[in-house]
Amino acid sequence: MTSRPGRADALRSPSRGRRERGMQDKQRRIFDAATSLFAERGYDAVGTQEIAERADVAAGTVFRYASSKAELLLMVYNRELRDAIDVGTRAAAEQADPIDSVDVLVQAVLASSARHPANVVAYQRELLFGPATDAYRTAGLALVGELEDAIATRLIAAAPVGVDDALVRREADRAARSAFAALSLLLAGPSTGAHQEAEPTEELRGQVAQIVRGFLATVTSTIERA
Amino acid sequence: MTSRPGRADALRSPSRGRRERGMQDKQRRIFDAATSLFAERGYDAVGTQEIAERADVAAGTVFRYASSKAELLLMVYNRELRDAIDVGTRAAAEQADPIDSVDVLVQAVLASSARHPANVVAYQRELLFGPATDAYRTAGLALVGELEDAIATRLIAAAPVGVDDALVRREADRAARSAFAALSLLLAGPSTGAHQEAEPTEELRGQVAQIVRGFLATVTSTIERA
DNA sequence: GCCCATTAATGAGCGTACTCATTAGTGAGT
DNA sequence: ACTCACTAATGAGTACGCTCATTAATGGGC
Repeated sequence: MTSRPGRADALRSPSRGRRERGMQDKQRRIFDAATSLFAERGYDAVGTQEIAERADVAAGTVFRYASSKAELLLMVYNRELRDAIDVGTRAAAEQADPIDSVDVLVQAVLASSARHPANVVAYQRELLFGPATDAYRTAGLALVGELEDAIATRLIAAAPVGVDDALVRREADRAARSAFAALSLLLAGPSTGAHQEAEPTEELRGQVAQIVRGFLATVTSTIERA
Repeated sequence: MTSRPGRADALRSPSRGRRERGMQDKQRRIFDAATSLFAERGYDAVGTQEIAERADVAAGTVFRYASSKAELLLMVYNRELRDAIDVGTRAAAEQADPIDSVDVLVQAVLASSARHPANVVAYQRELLFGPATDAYRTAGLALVGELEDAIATRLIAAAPVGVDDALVRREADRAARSAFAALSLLLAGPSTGAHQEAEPTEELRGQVAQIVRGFLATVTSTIERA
């Protein structure tokens, strides 16, 4: 417990050389193995043993780089979400109408589920319901926070002038959370009722339109009272 | 495959007597065992073996009455959701304002998570992400459909006259799904970002208020165009 | 070049949800 | 009362994610 100067501290020196490189390499191999296997056969059908074999490490080693199989999934798909948010944010900036703006943003994320729907459903599940301490889950939630911030930013830009900033911010954050919630349940797939929307894109746009109008109505109504 | 009259058909006669009664009894014992154990120690900490023991059946028998441990949870908590919806629907009918009406409805469901939050989180997870073929999950989704219908009904009642009924219905259903989505993510717990709302009740009301206003704004705007 | 504290890696073992071949029980037909 | 087709029940077995005591590798101090 007491920190005396010694060998342990020396290990934290700038060049840890071969050791660190070896670990980075294993990390990459495990990431690649998980990525390719999930893509080829789907999350459920892939075993951690298999991932270990393809990464050329022992079965137990996998769990030194990801605390669970679910964390492997989060590790892999966080990257997809990152890309989708970046693409969506850029596209959103080009839309003048706030409904269009928020819509293109969330549609970018929805579109990212096209390639491997089942994996994205599992990703959603683990992101929303995984253990609170998991590292990659935390990173994924940070991305969700970014997405919500991006949505809120677009909404704030569309709010009329002369409204209390704090109120606008609070309501924008709220609307952003609603929008993400709507997106989430759509990504979840055959979730609510016997709907199973034939066209989730349309449904999402419809929900976004309502939420944005609700935000505008809420912040606008306070002008009249002031 | 070919259906010839024979002994098998006779088994479907009205009084199957002792056999059927024995099964109903086991069903009840398993339900009670699962209910009490989940309440006492939480879903994660309870083993299916334990449930079998308390129900006084063999380990494998449990899986003849519920196809998985998750189905046991859905079986148990579907009843809670049923009650919450009933209570909420009655309370909603007494509210004149549509925001209040939808709010009390969803708050009733939110409140049902007070006793065993972790179990309700797990219930949400299985409800949204469980296997599509599971019987109790299907029943739970039907309850969600009921909840959404109840919300939509309140919204339709609040819509101005003179708007196309089909449009109102469609937008009401949409708003109901958004409201359920918001509720879901709130029930999911520490989900989105580093928020962890101190007061989920307030947050839910805020989101509902926006969604309802968005619905009203959407259906109202079409009057002007007509 | 050797020592050895420290940490990475290993893989056999474990716990638990779930399966399935076997056994027991039921009740309609005679 | 006996038969026997059928299904409910059983519990040892299986699959798989994950653990952890043990072993291997690393690199700073001397």
